[in-house]
Amino acid sequence: MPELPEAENIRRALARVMTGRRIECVEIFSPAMREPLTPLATAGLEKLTFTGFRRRGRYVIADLSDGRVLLMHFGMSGVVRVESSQIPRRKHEHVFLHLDDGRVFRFECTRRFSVLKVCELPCPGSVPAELEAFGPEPLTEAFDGEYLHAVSRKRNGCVKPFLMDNRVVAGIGNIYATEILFSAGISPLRPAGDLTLRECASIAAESKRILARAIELGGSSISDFRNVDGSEGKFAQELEVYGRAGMPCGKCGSMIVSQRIGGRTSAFCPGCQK
DNA sequence: AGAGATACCTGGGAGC
DNA sequence: TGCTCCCAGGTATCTC
Repeated sequence: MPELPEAENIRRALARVMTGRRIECVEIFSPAMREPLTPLATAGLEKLTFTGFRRRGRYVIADLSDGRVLLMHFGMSGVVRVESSQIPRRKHEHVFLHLDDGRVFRFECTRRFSVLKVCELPCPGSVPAELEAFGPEPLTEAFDGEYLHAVSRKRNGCVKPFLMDNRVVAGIGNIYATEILFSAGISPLRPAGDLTLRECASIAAESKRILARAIELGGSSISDFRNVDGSEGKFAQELEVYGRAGMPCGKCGSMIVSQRIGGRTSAFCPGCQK
């Protein structure tokens, strides 16, 4: 399921193969997604060129030559491919953008949680309005222990859903929040407001280390995720607690437990995480 | 304002 | 084997 490292790999791949390409025509096969796909048909995309690809959290922002953007979110089963038009359409490929080099940008989403839509920007170079309230990118200097400590004061909720809140820090989902808290040795049940500055610094540092490593390995191919070229990410092999409930912790040997926190399954090691 | 619940959707696995 | 039930996930939206 695509999180920040997966979105970053998709962004890099699309920047490599789609920058400068012109859209020739749009085909929509099944319009129902998180938001209807039908507006893409009348958005006037034909003859526009992709000028660049940015990322904000788990969203990829494709800049178009008329100043608008194509906003993409991959939900939990979104896949994009750029390949020959000769390859038959797969069952859950909902949109084709035919490009001027004869290839096709294909947007697949089995569970229909993805977003693909054209947005106006409030001003050139900015992000669509719905992304304006996002917190800092975890891989930038703005996200550090002091920031996390400051914004977590008076927050009584558990640290895990806090870390997964895009307004706190952009793009950390269930898999990486789980792994980050394990590496930082902090229980996902700890109230965010109780964290010390030192613990916040540890969370920030582990966030950067784990996300950078996952980007380097091409993401985690948990269930449905694939890269643009169809390859699988290799970070899944390095997951230490996610999906390992009932198995012994690799560090201390304690049994990894699973519990629903903030409505999400959360695995953690009671021995290592306090 | 913060926190929790819910809807959205499909495929896969468990249990009968 | 085939049926039903439940779970996975991010986000918007609702209520308290």
